[in-house]
Formats: sequence, C-alpha cells, structure tokens
Amino acid sequence: MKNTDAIAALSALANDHRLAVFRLLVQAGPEGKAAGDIAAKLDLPASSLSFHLAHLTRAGLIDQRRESRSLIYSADFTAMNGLVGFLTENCCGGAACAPAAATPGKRKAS
Amino acid sequence: MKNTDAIAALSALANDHRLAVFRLLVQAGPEGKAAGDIAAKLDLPASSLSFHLAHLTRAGLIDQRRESRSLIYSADFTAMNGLVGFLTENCCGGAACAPAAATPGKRKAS
DNA sequence: TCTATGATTCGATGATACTAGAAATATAGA
DNA sequence: TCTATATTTCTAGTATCATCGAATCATAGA
Repeated sequence: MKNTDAIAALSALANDHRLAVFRLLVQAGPEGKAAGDIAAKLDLPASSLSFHLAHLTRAGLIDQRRESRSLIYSADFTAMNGLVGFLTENCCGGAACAPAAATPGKRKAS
Repeated sequence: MKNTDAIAALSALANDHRLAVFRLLVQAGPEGKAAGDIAAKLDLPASSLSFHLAHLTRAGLIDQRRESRSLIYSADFTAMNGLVGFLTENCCGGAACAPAAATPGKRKAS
C-alpha cells in the first residue's frame, strides 16, 4: 500500500457517517447491502449517503455492484487489511511486534 | 473504543504529515523521538509539526514526556491496536474472521 | 413508451482544517 | 540573572469538506 492510498483510506474513514457505513458493511460481510438499506439503517438522506459511498469507493474501501435497480455495496477486506498492515508496518523497528490481518471467511451456518 | 475515539484517531491519521509522524514513532518503538528530531527528519517547520503533534496527542495516538529541554513523543500502541480492533470488529457478522493485534515487544539486540 | 423506483450528480452554503511566521513559554547552564 | 535552546501558542490567510434539496440518470414492468 502506498502512502497516498493510506491517506485516502484514512480520510475516508475519518467521518462519523462513513465510519458507520464501513463498519456496517464489514459486519454485513461479502454479501453487502443495498444503498437504500444503508440509508434506512443509518437514517441518512439519499444524496448525503451517496456522497459518502462515493468517497469510500474512491478510497478503495468498498466495492459496488448492481443488482437490478439496486446498487449493492460491500467492504473490500483486502483494502482493510492492507490499511491495518500499513499502520503497524515495521512496528518497533521490526522486533517482536507481529501484526496480523483478518480475512472475510465464509459465514457460519446457524 | 468508542465511536468518537475512533473518529478522532482516524482523522488524526488522515493527513500526510501526521501519518508520517505516527509511522515514524511506531517504528521508533517505545523509546520515542524528540520533536526536534522529528521536525528534522520530516523537514517540517517547528510550528507546523507542533500543530500535528498536538493533534495526534489529543487523539490519544501518541504520548509525550519531557526529557530536559526536549519533549519526547512515542506511539501509543494500545490505542493503535484498539483502533485496528474497532475497524475489524464483528467482521462478517462474527464468523471465521479473527483479527489480531500487535504489541510493542522489546527490541531485538543486534 | 409510460410510470415508478432506486440511486447519483449538481449547486450553494456553512463549517472545519492546514500552514507557517512571530511571539511566548519552559528548561538548562554560565 | 542572563542567554541559548527546544518547543508551543497565537494569528490570519487559504483551502478543503459536509450537507441536502432539486434535478437527473438507470432499470424494470405494464
């Protein structure tokens, strides 16, 4: 991950609404959520949400796909892990600090 | 970690200079670095650096201690790990995604 | 093609953040 | 106490960002 990518990701997340959107999508997993559902869940005007979704997309943190009339957004777990790795990179000069990452494993059948 | 703390941390890191400062301190480990050294290394005016250091401190990402005339700054690894945990929390609805964290282990003697 | 629905883009306004020189504060040594 | 060093606070000018209603675009079904 390049420095500019990290800045983009961090400033995308550095906002109340966008952080809420991202965490919602992280918890939703690879299936994602439609823009309308997100707007309803977070009680945001459609145009405001759209602004924030575009911001997160530009930063590479979420992906978009169309499903009929709905646009489905989902977290980009590779980007998320890349960011985490970037922040903790070479921690303490490369000594005992070994950071790890999460992967979007399959959901547990309940 | 509360939502507002995460926002504070993320917006603190969402800046070219502050990200550079933070990563420098992460790599420096618990020993930290004096403000003057950081300014020299990153080629920043003292007043600008001070502004950014205050920002990072307010966000809880770095600690400050005085050593004679110098103020030494060091990364707060607990806060860093808290942020990482917050972002990946309940990933994929709590399925196979197990995020981990880094700790500031002791430096390896070379 | 007409209408309804889901979502984005446009545009104006208000708020917040970054920068860096100058002045002020804290510590140390002579 | 006087001076030098390390750093912060003050200040103002500039730039960037968030908000949300209205208008627009894309898709689907009758």
